Amino acid sequence: MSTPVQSTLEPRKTPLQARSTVTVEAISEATIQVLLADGPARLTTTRVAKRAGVSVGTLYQYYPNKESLLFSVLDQHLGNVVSAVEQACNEHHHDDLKTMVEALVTAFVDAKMGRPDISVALYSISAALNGAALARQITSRGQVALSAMLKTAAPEFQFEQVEFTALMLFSAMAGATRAILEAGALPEMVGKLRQQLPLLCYGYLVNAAVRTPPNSKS
Amino acid sequence: MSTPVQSTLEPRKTPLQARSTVTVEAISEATIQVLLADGPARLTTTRVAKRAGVSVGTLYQYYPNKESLLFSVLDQHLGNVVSAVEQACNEHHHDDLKTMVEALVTAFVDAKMGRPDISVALYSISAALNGAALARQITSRGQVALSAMLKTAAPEFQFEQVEFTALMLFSAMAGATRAILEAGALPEMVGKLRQQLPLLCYGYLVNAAVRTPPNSKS
Amino acid sequence: MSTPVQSTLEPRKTPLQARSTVTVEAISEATIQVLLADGPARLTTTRVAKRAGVSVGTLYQYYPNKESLLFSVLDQHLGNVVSAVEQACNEHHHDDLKTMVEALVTAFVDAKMGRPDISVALYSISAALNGAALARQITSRGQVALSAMLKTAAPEFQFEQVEFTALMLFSAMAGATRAILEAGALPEMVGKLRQQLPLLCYGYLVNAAVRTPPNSKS
Amino acid sequence: MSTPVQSTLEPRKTPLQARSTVTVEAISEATIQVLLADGPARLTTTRVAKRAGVSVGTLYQYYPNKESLLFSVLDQHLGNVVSAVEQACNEHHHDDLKTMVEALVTAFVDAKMGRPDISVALYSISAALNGAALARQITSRGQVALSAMLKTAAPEFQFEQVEFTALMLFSAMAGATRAILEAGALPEMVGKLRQQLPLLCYGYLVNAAVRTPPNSKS
DNA sequence: CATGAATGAGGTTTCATTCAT
DNA sequence: TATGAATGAAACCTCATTCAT
Repeated sequence: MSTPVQSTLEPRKTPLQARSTVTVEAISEATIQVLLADGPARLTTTRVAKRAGVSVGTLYQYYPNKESLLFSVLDQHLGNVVSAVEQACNEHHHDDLKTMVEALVTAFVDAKMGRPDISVALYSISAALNGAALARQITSRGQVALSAMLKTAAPEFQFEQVEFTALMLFSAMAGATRAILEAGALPEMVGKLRQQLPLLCYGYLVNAAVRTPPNSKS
Repeated sequence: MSTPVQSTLEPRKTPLQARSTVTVEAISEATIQVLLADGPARLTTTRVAKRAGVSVGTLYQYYPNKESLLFSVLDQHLGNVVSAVEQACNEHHHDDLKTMVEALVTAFVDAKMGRPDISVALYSISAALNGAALARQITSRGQVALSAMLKTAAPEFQFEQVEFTALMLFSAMAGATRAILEAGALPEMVGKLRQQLPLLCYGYLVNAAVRTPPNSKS
Repeated sequence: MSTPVQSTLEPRKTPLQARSTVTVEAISEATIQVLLADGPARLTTTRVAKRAGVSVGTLYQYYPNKESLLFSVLDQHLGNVVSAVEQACNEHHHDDLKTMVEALVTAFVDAKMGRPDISVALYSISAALNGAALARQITSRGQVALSAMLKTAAPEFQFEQVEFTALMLFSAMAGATRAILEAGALPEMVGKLRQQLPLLCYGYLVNAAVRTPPNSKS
Repeated sequence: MSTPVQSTLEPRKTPLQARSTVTVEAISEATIQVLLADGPARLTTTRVAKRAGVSVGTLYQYYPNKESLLFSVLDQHLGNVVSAVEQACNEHHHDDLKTMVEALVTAFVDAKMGRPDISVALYSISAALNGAALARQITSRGQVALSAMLKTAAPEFQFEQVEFTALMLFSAMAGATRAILEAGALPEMVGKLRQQLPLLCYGYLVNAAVRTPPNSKS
């Protein structure tokens, strides 16, 4: 998905064979399971391996160390999320602002809520990993895609500093979503989130848009 | 500040003598220092004690375990932040919506940016602590104070579900602020944040307000 | 041997491979060695591991904690002793009372004196372990076996409360043996013990037997 | 009471003043309490001091170290017991064997059962203290007193090796009593003990007595 | 390739003991 | 004399990682 920051964090071998893929997948999923069941403090490589139904040794065949395992899991998830955002943005260039916002929110929330358990579990990982680095990277991708889309909005919705506006939008959206996720991601709450998030985004953009003095008389 | 969740997390003894107070303060500060200097993975009780200029034993006289130390530090900081928010909210009941938002944002950002290093450092703690519990607690306080204030806003700014609106507002604000903090809290960025956050909040509220049919006469 | 009382005390993994068995055996023996050489206060898991020629980690692969290690060693020894007693009892049902006593004493003393060093070493363990629980369990087994045997003795050697009589017998025997062991288990003393213990036991039983009024007039 | 083995174990100062005596008494009693309430593993000097209502510092004014505290408590108790036995023996020289035994048992059981909680608590201490040393010492005093008494018994109750006989008697009695104590010292059990112990002792002595060919005319 | 026993550095925590107040 | 905060050695235990099988 997204580019790893350090080379040590890269998975040791790219699984080419079918069996390997299954194994890697199992380990990845087991990581989430353990995280959710036992918490970040109890997340040990041995436990993950056991839950995945393989031996520790096998785990270390695919990941050079624990950090890389965590990184990989986090990267995959965040990568999915931004990819969804990127796609939504790309598909709505030159669209109506409201439509843009609608698409953005839907893509983001769908991606995050597809497996809310994963999303929640990963919050606890990113800290240990100085996830900030990765988060910044991801955020940056979102920012770029968003900016690009916003630049194609109607002339009365242009911004002095699109990049910053995009960052605000993306991080505010992430913040609100996180709160709902950490509160348990109850369907009712998620529903409200889907309904309110566009209001938040749209409201902000309208307010932040450069007041082009509707001067242009001619 | 806020009430600890578990009894095991409560400080072991309340420092009554002057000497003790100093010691506890030093330990608390040292925790932040170590966190910033060495990262969460290197945050060991021994290291904290050393940095605080006391022995490990002393640390354990005041905190029953490492978790309680982290909890205490986190609790103190988050407590400060919500307290600031609460005060701002209480002081602006019945005010103009724009003023309310302005006050809210200023209080929040001021509190968070007073010691940006601390704010950043603590993000990494809360994960290890299943800080979600504490975070929810804190968020909840913010939500209550915000709701109370919003209820006193002008009639055209009333909301179908104030509580949820408050939660959205608070968590969006927190999300945006977090992004800036994790990006390094550069003064320039912080400036922009202070300027844009009100737009975000105000824009959302205006949009989320119940469309009171403008007194449909006729 | 006998059933552990608490699950925490149970060994962590049953050694299946040959290597493991050797390791576990070595740890068990090392525990005794350290106990004898350094005393109970110096009995640390690190020291035991070192003496066993393995790393601490290995020790903890087989015992979840220090207590379980001690428990296991104690259990094994006491189990051996009662087993010997049980066998002796079972083999002498319906025998002459004197023979019964002789067999009982021999079995018990043989078992205890087989490795007097171990016996002595373990006295100091049982206290730390609230060995009372285990001791009661063991004593109980002895009591049962003894009672069963005594019930098959000649009619003039029947008892009002066999169970209690058995307990007295067993614990008196244990007490006398312990005194000799703690005095150094000098061969001379042990010899005397073997000679006097039957007198103690037989004398008691004869005295405690229900005085069947030799009514049988003629 | 009895003479301490090592000089370091002696109480630091002999309490002459009333206040001190009270303090020392309180500490002594607190030791038992803590032992019973929290077990030997939780017996810390701080805890004992707190329970006694004094500060740790004060405890260390009366005992140079923890060991000496434990020693003192144990010594006092065991001293009481042997003293009772000694007195009983001294008072029954030249008496009937049955009376001797009766007196011995009564004195011993009374002393042990006066505060069964203490008796039980102390079993766990003696191990930590290499109580064997003290136990031997105490046993030895009992042995001496007992031997002396037995020598004054009727001619048909003389023994080849009184000392050993006395040791057997004393330790068997101690063993049986211990079993009852560790089983909870239920009044019913204690009653049976008082009734059966004389049978045990008397039976043994009768059996162990030198069979003086009762004729040896001329 | 897979296994899982072994490793051991290092983290957390306790507690006997001291000493300034 | 009493206090109790401070000390720090040392104990227990974990867990990422390796490597012989």
